[in-house]
Amino acid sequence: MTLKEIAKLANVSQGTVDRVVHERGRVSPKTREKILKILKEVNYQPNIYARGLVLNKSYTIAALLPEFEEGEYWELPTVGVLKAARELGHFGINLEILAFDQNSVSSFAEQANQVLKMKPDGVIIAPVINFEAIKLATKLKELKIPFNIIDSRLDIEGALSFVGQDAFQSGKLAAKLLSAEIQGSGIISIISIKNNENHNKTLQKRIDGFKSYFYDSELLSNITLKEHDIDERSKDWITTLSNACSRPNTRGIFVPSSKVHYVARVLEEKQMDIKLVGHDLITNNMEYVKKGVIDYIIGQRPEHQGYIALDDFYKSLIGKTQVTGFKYLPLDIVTKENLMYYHSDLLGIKS
Amino acid sequence: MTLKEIAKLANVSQGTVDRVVHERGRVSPKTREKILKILKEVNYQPNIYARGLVLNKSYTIAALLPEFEEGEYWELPTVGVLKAARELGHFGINLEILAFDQNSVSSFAEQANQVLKMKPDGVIIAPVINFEAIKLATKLKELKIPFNIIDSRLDIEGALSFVGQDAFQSGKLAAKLLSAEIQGSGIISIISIKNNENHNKTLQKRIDGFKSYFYDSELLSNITLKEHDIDERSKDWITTLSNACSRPNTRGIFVPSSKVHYVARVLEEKQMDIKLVGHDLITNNMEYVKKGVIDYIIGQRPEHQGYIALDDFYKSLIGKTQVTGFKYLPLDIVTKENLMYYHSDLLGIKS
DNA sequence: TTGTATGCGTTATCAT
DNA sequence: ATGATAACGCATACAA
Repeated sequence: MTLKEIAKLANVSQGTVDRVVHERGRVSPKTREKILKILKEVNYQPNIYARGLVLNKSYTIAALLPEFEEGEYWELPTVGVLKAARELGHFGINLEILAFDQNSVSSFAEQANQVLKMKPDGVIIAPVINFEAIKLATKLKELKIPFNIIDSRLDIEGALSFVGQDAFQSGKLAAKLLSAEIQGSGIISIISIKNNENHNKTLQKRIDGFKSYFYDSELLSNITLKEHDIDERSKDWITTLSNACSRPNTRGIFVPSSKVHYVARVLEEKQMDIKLVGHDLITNNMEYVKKGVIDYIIGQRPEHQGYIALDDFYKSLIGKTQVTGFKYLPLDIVTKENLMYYHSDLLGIKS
Repeated sequence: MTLKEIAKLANVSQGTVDRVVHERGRVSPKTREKILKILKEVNYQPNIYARGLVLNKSYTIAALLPEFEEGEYWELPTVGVLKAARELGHFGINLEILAFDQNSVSSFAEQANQVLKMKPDGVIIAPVINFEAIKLATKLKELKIPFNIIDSRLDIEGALSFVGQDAFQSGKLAAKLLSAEIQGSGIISIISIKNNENHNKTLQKRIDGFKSYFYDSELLSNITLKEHDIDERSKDWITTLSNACSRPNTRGIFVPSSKVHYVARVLEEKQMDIKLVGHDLITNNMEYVKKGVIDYIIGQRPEHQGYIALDDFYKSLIGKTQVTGFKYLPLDIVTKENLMYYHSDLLGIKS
């Protein structure tokens, strides 16, 4: 049903109906009521094509994402936003990616400044550098530029949406799987591999979740947890890693990040029969899952995160629908037997 | 860049450019080349709003789906197509659901006839009644009405797309999980619960996949597989089921369908410590996963299947993009620790 | 072979 | 307070 038809039904002009639809006043209460009634009766839905045509607005969304090498974790969310950008470009959503160096606070700050300078209609923030992200978000709030947060939470109110993971729960899930694999007893090593000084909240939450699984149960009597922190920047880190893996009686290893493939390589080379659980379905990890060296990978759909982040702006700016705040994506359990379909799913993303 | 602007660049009229864009001929080769060149240079993308407005076409898609009670499996794909219909209605995609009785061949045939009568622009088929589905698909091919297949494969060429699961692989995955849970030894029961005479291909493939996991490995020496077929229509089937569960030394049970909650109830009532793996995240099953009675549910994203099935018609009919043939959705492993996020994911679907 | 004109449904502006 | 009308970009029928 079109405005014109409704106007005829109400014996008024199209303009009047339009004023009622958009609540712009300047309509007598009587006719307003009459039109409102008809609108409800016929369940008027504006034609989005006509609306899109006449408004012909286009919006620029800035995405502040970490730089990455091919095959690294942050490639995945980036692929997701790019895919969304390709689809939504037709609808007037334009994407501008600003990449920063994860290990450089100043790099983030610099790109954040760029963001402010370009006065975008929305901003997607990967809050890898927590404190700086909060500063940016605060400024955006002042400027009334909507923003949303991707990957990990940020302690700030007022974001359009958050799309990410429940890191604590994913650690807990890892613990459950590893514990079943080692049949509930033995030594488990938690190996964190880092290459900078930043405090990584996600990593820590995963470890907390992992431990909590054992503390909450009576399993701990048969399980010993050991923690290893390894710095990729030290020259003999591979040896340190190797030693950590070779600790006697180690039955299982948990790596709270995508760097689990480094551990897998050690296990494979040394042919050690240790159960291994890690995070994120990056290419390197997939290879080791396929071979059975990594027993389980926990995924959090990073491409979908990227996709949804941009799609939320589309929904909010163009669709004018209410976008709901928190979106924790499912924690996918990926193993040799179902890897193939997660792999091909990445290509489709939305679907 | 608009047609008008391009026309100006080429010193021709809008109509001429349009004829080139749509390859409708009646343009001299010379001007054609000139325009083609410009089109490529500026990477002309038609404004979808304007196009949608002027074409103002709407398409009706018929979906032939099984009837269901609340909480049953087929509710989920139905929810998915309905969700898609709500979103795509704005773009001119209308959905007509025709529900048939899964246990009645004539009911399917009758609804299939309805489908043919209404001459839809596309058909979504749930090939639960295999032979009849093939008959329908054949007729649709003759009539050149595009169709796609949802849930399980159909042995016929020419579908727009197939969206479903790899049933064999999902059985295999179930075997891997169950085998880890029972630590590689003991008796495993495979319990099929049916309520009709139809040969259920999906069930059989899952069972085949399940067995293959053991046959392919050396595990079988420590594992004994027992199969139980239970008919829900027999008056004492609950007793039969109960007996099947109570078989001595049973360490694990596999149910190749969504009816795993029946088994869970027995295990809970009798407080039996048997590991349990089944399929499909229907409400009843979720409850038992939460309680830890069902250890793993393997999901196949039925809502997404429904969503994608309709979305494929949108892409093909309106977006005029090529829709790719086979889509096996990921086999999700759902357990107590990650259930919550799969649950909430159902609400979003697309995202 | 080419150009022109009309209309799709909505928004927004300008008269009345 | 209300009505009339132009414009958005495209497809198409018709005129030249």
